[in-house]
Amino acid sequence: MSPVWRPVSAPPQLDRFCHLSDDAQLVMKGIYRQYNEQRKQQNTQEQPGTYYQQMYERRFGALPGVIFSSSQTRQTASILPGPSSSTLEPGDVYINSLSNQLERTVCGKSNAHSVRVNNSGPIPESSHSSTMLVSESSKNSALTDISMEQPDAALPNTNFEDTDTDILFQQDKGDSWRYEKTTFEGSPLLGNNEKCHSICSTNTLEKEAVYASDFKIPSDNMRGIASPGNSPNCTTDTRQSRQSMVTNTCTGPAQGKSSISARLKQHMIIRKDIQMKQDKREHHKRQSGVPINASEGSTTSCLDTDRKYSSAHFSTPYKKQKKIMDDQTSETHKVLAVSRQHTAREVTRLSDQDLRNVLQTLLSAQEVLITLVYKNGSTQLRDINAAQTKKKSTGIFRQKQWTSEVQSVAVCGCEGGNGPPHGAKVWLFPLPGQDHNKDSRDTHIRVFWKDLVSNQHRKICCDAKIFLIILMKEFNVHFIIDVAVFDPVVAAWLMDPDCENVTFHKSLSLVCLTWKEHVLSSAVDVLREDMCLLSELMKCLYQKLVARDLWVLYCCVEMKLLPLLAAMELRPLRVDSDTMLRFSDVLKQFVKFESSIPSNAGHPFLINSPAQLRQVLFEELKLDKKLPGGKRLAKTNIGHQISTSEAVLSQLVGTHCLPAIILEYRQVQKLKSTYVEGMMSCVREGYISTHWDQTSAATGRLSSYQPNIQAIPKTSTVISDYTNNYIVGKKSGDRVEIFPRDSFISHDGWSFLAADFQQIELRLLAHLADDPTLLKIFTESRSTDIFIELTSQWLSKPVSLVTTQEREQTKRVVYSVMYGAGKERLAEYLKMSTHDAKAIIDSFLVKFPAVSQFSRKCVEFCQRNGFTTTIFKRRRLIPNIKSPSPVLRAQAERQAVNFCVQGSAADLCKAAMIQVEHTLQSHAHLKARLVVQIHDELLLEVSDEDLNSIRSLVQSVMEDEVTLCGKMVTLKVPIKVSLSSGKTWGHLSPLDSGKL
DNA sequence: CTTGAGACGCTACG
DNA sequence: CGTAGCGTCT
Repeated sequence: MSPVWRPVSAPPQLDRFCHLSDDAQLVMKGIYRQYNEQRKQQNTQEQPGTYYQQMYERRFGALPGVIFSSSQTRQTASILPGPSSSTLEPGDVYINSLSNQLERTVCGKSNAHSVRVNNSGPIPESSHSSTMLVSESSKNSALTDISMEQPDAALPNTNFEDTDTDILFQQDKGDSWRYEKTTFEGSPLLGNNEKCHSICSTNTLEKEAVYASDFKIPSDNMRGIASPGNSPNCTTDTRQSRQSMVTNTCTGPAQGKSSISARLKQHMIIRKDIQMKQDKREHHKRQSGVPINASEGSTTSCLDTDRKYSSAHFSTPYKKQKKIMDDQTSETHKVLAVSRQHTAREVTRLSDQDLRNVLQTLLSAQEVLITLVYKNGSTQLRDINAAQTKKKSTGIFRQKQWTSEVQSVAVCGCEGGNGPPHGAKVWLFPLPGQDHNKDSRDTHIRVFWKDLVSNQHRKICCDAKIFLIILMKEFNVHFIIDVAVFDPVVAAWLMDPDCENVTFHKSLSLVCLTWKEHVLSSAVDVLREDMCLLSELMKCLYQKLVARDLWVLYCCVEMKLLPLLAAMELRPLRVDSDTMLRFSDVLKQFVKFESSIPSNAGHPFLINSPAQLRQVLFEELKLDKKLPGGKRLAKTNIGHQISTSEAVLSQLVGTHCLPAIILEYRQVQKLKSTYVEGMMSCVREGYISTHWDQTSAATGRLSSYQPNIQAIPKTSTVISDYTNNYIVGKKSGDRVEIFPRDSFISHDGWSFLAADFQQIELRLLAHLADDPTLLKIFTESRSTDIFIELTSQWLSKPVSLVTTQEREQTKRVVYSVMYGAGKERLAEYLKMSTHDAKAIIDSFLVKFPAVSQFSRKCVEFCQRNGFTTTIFKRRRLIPNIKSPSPVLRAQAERQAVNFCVQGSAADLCKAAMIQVEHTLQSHAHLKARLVVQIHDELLLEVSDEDLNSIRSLVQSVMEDEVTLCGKMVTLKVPIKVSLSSGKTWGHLSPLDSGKL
């Protein structure tokens, strides 16, 4: 079988891979069911892995050295530093219970209930042992006793009892590397430590072990803070110190290897599946002429493969069958052939003179086509995985995988706009290896890249952000901010921003180009032809963009933003580990609070489950009936059941004590899971860096993920007295405050500088609607709060009499109208009746008639053209605007209006980012760098001595409409920016813009 | 040859 | 309105 999965160059992490037999799977399925039942009934905190282990051990006896883990393949999965115990040796086994996936998996034909054999090195004794943690927690658990009372009651009636050796471990040999992708290569937390072992688990105890070790880092590590160009070794230093630390703690006493392994072997009868053996024999019989290579040891690695093909082509003669197999895997061969072909053209193999010539040619080429080649032989343009599965990749695998899998950069130069000539060669630039051999070639290549990105010739690359990151990280090339790169993917997204997951293929179909399927014989030129296609694609997209008036936006905003985003990803934020650990410590106690809740309901239930909560609140306690006035509660959107959202629960507060508790619980739970634990899993060597996605938001906004730094709470959360009672060591008077933004700290000698567009969306609404009253408020801007001003205008009250509450109310109304929210939604926000809400909206619209007029105009425009535009001519297609369904049409209308405002604001913010960075680059002596964008706020890290000059600079740039918009548009409203600075992100003190 | 994935609900941010 | 992310349930 040809290797469809990526042939990893590293030796396989697993030396065996075993499957449970069907019988054993049934047993385990029963165990899992039982677990689920108990979990529902008793609100147990037990993790599936723990429970699984108990049940397993009661079945089959203790299995020393085996770790049962519940797998939760979220990107917040914690990575353990090995099975973390000297009880494990290379060759030992742990069992992956697959969490709640087990049942499904077992029912299906897949035998994914797996036993993994790890091949880890010596394990640190000092760090916690997961095994021990698991067994300790099971000792304390009430669940153990209960399940002991009724052994096996819930187990299905399988033939398990019959024999004692029902677990049939099917040993996989040889090609266990195929499962390599189920393990993580090294840990993001611990650096690239190959000795680390990965277990995905939600087990808090396990996580702690990780965090505890992760935060033991020297605090003076400065990474990436030096100005671009002179920080090649910082990262390496940090990693080295990190690794040495790990190795130091990793020197636990190595136990005799044989002990555990031998016991395991005794315990698990590794037996071949008789049925499968027969299958194999039959198979070989059918393949007349092929001798049965039935050495008992080589059992199963290709067995399933064979079976598949034998069943699929049962009646086919062997020779023909072989051919079919070849056809089926031709794609793989093809790509691998390309890969092999690549190696012939690596620039590193050229002689010095040839290399110089090649580089010179590429530098003088009018158009340079670039793509990344991955280790498995696929390229960005021809990605076998993407072509076969449209798997929605998330988290770690979304980008980290690809940047780490890049093998080389393929470059092809061509003269005019007609694509590469027929004989053009594609040159491969392999990534410099770990060993930095500083010979002249490397320097040559580095200089080449630098020259290439700084010349103004056209460079075309799909997902250019990844390419630029590679360039900066691996080739150590900086000054890429001005690179003239064109990304067809972004171009295609600009044409239809609602099109999600734009790829090379989709872009091709957008301009009606076809992706040629190549046959094996022509594989030599596949890469070149892909390059041709890339060139052609960009040309078509150029014409389309120009035709749609999007070219300026594309060139001047999106393509200038792209290198900036790449640079921002390599500017990690420093994290204060002490603060974060303190939050973690407090929230650790939160479990006790959690377990106290069911007592209020009379029986245990899962508080996180809206379904179960709904049952408790409305079917058992009947709180909806106790509401005064018989008010109707909001329903969920799809299920049309009573919602348990914050708006509903806060209405119920008076009727019972539970709603208030739930509200508190939800808040803390969110803090705990998302902002403390989630954040911690993103920390690498004391730093956090997010990923920016330019093409995910249909409105043109940026989005950030892993972590979503744009959604970190902006105010601190004070844990209330009630919860306090459940926190050990705290009394009810104590004030416990959790503020995730506080754990982001600036480097020593540096500060954060936040520049906030004030009410940017409202100002743009005023501009777009051309409402005289609104415009007047903004142009005659006094230093007072704009919302107070607005309120006073609206309510015809003097400014001094406007209360904070009224101000908030105005804000809500304004944004609700802007977002097109209905009266129901506003009523929920303001906690009033829908009738009152409607009156408020109406009075607003009467006061500012141009706003509703603008909405109408917007909708009309959309109905005529099928799309809406922003001030920068960005457009969004809204096909539903003519939908016969009133619901869909109303939604489309809201979208149209909202896109106008939100998209315009996004345009302005993107322009601001570019201009700020540009200005900072041109003042090279100023030490400052843009690190984060939160839609209408830019966060910079600024050297202390330059703070004053930079802040005035930033403010002047951001408030200068001409700089931002150029000739695109002339705004009728001034733009105001408020600045604040501080040492932590959480505590920024406002800077008065009046004095310098 | 092998994988969770998708729907839904809630809540941060803007 | 529209992002990410965490959680449950199927």
